[in-house]
Amino acid sequence: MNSISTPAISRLCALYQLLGQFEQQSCVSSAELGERLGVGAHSIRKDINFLGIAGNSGAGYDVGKLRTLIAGSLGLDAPRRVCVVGLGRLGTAILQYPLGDEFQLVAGFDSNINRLETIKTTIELFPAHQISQVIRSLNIDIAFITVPADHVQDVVERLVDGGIKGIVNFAPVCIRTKSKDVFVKQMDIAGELRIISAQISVSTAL
Amino acid sequence: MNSISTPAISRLCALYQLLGQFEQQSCVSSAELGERLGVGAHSIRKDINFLGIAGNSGAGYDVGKLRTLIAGSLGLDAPRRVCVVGLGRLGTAILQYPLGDEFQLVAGFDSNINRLETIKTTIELFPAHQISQVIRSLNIDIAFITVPADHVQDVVERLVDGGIKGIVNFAPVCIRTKSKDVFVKQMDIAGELRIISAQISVSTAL
DNA sequence: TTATAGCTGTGAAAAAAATCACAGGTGGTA
DNA sequence: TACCACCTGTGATTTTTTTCACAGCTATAA
Repeated sequence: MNSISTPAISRLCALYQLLGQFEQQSCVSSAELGERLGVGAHSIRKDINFLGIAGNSGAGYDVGKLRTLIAGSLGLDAPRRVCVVGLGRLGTAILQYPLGDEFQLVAGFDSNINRLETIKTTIELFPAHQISQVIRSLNIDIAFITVPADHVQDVVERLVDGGIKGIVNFAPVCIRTKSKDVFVKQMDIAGELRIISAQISVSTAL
Repeated sequence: MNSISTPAISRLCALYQLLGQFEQQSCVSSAELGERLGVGAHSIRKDINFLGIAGNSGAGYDVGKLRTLIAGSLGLDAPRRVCVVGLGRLGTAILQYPLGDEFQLVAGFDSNINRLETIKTTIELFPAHQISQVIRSLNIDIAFITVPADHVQDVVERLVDGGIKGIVNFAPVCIRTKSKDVFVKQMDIAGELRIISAQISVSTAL
């Protein structure tokens, strides 16, 4: 048996979130889950198999149990500590974004010290030069980057120095880290727009 | 020769954006492009081949020409018209986000009419019930969805009714459209956080 | 002009992922 | 209990995507 693939992890996370929308007690079939997620029922079953057996051949999956199982296997039950680097409009919007109780937003950073004073929030704010030490002292796992493109590489190095484990990057530049243990997700708004635009063009050019 | 694959389109879009950071006149090799993008040089060359021949066997690719070629093939030169549905914190942040001149942000929607009046922007704002007709009359191609989860499906139907071609969804629910010609990209902040969190857990559990 | 170093274009091979088919359980019902 | 409808688990298959290897072309310099 091979180790779990990245797309499978993504689907299981989506599944986890979907299961939260169901009644706790009910049972649900792979067919229904697949339809809701827009993937084949086969994939659902195969993905769940990576976690070990959990289904009920007669009646489908127990919603509560499956959700717990996914959470356990994927480490979703241990709440992660998160921060935001760059408190412009997008950064402050994320700072206020309701992340639920799975994630704790514990710090915000900006290089502009005046800005730190004008933002109204209960979350602790720090100047950018303290990134490394705060990441370490507050035990932060994941960072959002919402700084201008030309500051990104600098920020990344400080985050990695502080021992960050994951980065969600909203800036329109690719991130490269020395350390291979840092997981990076690109979330470039203009970039995604471009991809969709290209898909539209290519599909209509047939 | 097969038609171009979705991952190839994504990489080409990233490449297009990367090329914008180079000097217009210079030449660049697939090896360097690959490193900057974090993919193999092979992939770069193969992707470019989908567009027809553009390289210079001796010295690499001409930055300006390649960029123009990508833009032309992927329809990136015709600026798309874009709107934002849901003007909460995230929605207004996107409304003000600098999208460059490839995309024109031409409309914002919200179901709360009072909110429409308090937002300062030069972009035209409309109540949510006008979505379909405005999409059609303003010729909007792509929509951002930044409404609460329980309003998403409703919004999607109106967008599709209006003839939308692409959707970028920030809400934490999967979108399903009847029409298969609508391209959807999920950009769920909490969801991506969860995926990264899972990757961290799985990698450390080895 | 000729040699050379470096780069691209591309068919082939390998790897990864999605899809399928079906055997084998399980709950419900009479 | 016995039957039936329904659902899962999973090895096999197909499709997709990535990676590789190398022939052939181009610029540069002597």
